Amino acid sequence: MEERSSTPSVPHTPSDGAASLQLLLRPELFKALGDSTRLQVLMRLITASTPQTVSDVADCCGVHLSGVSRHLAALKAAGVVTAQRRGREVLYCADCAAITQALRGLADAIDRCRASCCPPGGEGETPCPPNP
Amino acid sequence: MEERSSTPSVPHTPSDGAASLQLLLRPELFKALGDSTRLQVLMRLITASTPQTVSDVADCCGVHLSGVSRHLAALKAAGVVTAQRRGREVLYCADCAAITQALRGLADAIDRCRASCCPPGGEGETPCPPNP
DNA sequence: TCAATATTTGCACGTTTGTGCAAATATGCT
DNA sequence: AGCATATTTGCACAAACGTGCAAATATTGA
Repeated sequence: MEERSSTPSVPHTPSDGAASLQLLLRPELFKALGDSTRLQVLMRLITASTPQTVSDVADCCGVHLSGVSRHLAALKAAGVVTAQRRGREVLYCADCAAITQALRGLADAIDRCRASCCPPGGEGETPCPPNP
Repeated sequence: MEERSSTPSVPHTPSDGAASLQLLLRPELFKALGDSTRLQVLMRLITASTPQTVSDVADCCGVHLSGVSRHLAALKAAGVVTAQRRGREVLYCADCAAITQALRGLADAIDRCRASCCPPGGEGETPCPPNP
């Protein structure tokens, strides 16, 4: 078995592929991104070059201000958005680094898990057929 | 109401960075991954070195067989799982390549979008504070 | 054709979730 | 303090979702 010492996206890498994947495969992040309005909100924050207030975000999507506030809170709880109060408004920003890191970290974990679960010296076996 | 005329917070003309991100930021994939049972099912398929029947998967998670069948159908509809009938059983496999490609593609799109939205020659501006 | 095994689907039920409205809270300004 | 602006929160409600059970469908074997 080979030890992986290349540069993965996740800083700390447990040796067991399945165990580390288990830690990353949590529904919270996906739940947060699994709503179209919330994705619209996130899209706005990603494309904006400056922090956005709740009212700013509410202008772009056709939902009530209170709903946007809840969506932003959900995104913040999921760790994909940061918030900072400035005066009476709250500035929200997309934490793009956290998002991309989570996505790539998960992809890397799947690759590692696959490498450790399935023997790399692939015998002629074809476990999975291509998409129909 | 302040009118920010100098630097529009969000570009109304979506450069291809934002446009391609828009195409990838769809809730379907995240909806499929946003349930703990479904992630458990997917985890089983990823870690398994051979295709799994519905009954196989149902053994690992404490959910009724019919529920597992529905979850597998949802994962298949989301494009993260493939299915193939063999006799009277149906073999399910995780489409790891599709999953990792989707995750990395999304991360790349976010990076591209960020690079095109925010000027790379960053002025001293700090749009987003670090996490609290 | 009939029986056995494997999976899917129709139905009902309880829970979660997204939403709007109104009230409450937070902050700044005069 | 009082008022205006910005955001959050309690409440109610409809829609979506996950689940189990039972019936239906698919496929193989006798």
